[in-house]
Amino acid sequence: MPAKRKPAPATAEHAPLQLEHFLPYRLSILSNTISQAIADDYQRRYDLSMTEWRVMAVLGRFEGLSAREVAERTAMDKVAVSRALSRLVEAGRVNRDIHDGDKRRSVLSLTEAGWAMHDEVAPMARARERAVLARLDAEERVWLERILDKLQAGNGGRATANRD
Amino acid sequence: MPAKRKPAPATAEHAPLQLEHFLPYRLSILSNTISQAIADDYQRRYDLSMTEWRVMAVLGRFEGLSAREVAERTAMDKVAVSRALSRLVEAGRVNRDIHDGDKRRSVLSLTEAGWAMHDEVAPMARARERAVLARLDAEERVWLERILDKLQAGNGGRATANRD
DNA sequence: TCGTTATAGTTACAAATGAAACCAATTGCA
DNA sequence: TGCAATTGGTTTCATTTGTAACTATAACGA
Repeated sequence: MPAKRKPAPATAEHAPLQLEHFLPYRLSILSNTISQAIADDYQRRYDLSMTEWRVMAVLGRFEGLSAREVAERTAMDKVAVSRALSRLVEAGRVNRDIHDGDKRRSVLSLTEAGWAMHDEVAPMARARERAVLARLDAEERVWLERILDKLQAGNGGRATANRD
Repeated sequence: MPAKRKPAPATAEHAPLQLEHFLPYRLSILSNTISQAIADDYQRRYDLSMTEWRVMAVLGRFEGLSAREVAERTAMDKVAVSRALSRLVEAGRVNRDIHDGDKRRSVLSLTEAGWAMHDEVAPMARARERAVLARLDAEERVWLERILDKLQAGNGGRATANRD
């Protein structure tokens, strides 16, 4: 019995998938690896989940969003956003006010503590992104950008993101 | 109050992330969208989870793997594999035998029913992949291949896949 | 202006996932 | 040999996540 046994392919007529060359699989691995690396930077240190960070990131970019708008921008569903927000508000990282003309809507923003954390985590995330892109040369980066644009254009509307 | 309110960027000094241009985020959305589309093809129809399908896919490609080898090839952790296998064996889709020289190891293969299902699902997955790649021209596909190779090369070994 | 329908958000419950402890068989080595 | 360390795999428990139902407010139409 050899040490690194590579079992022979199954019977020919079945045409099995070769996961290692299957685009959806490769994307999944790559995406999860990167997202997890970023998450590792802050999860324990700040007791912050990925969903929570994602919410904070959009609130850093756009102040005064409602929960639903946060859900749209993060591609999370509203329940996930609700849960993330209740933890963030609890932890004093996000302010939740009520919309003037509509008592159902919340008006969300980062607190001072929230901003402080944001300003530490955002650079770490950016650094990870740079580390990934550093594996590509300038030409490849341009193509990647273009390819992602085209691939995303095809997705009707349905989309969810789990990690970042 | 305009219909499609786009809140103004937060104060300048904070340098928030622009998720819509942030590579990890874009990859996450894209990957989850594609994986979910594939999963939608079989989840309800066959009462098959994504992890279960992933296990079946590698067993379709390599017969006689042990559970640990399946875990390696699917980038799932061994607990997830164990759970998927117990359901698959239960459902009569996978045979679990015991290795001759090592009573701890299992020797896994698809049953006839397992193969039948495999032969229906694999083409659907491939069709989805084709649909995605169809959005690119030949040159872009070549670059994508190359870029994925380089990006994946950078990942030490740690990697997990959730969806496919 | 009343009743229906739609929207924002939360709650409750079930299913999926992750981490650690665990069992059994095997290996390594004194 | 014999016993500690390792490996393959499962079980258990806590946490996370997804889905559906629910509350409250607002919008719409007769």
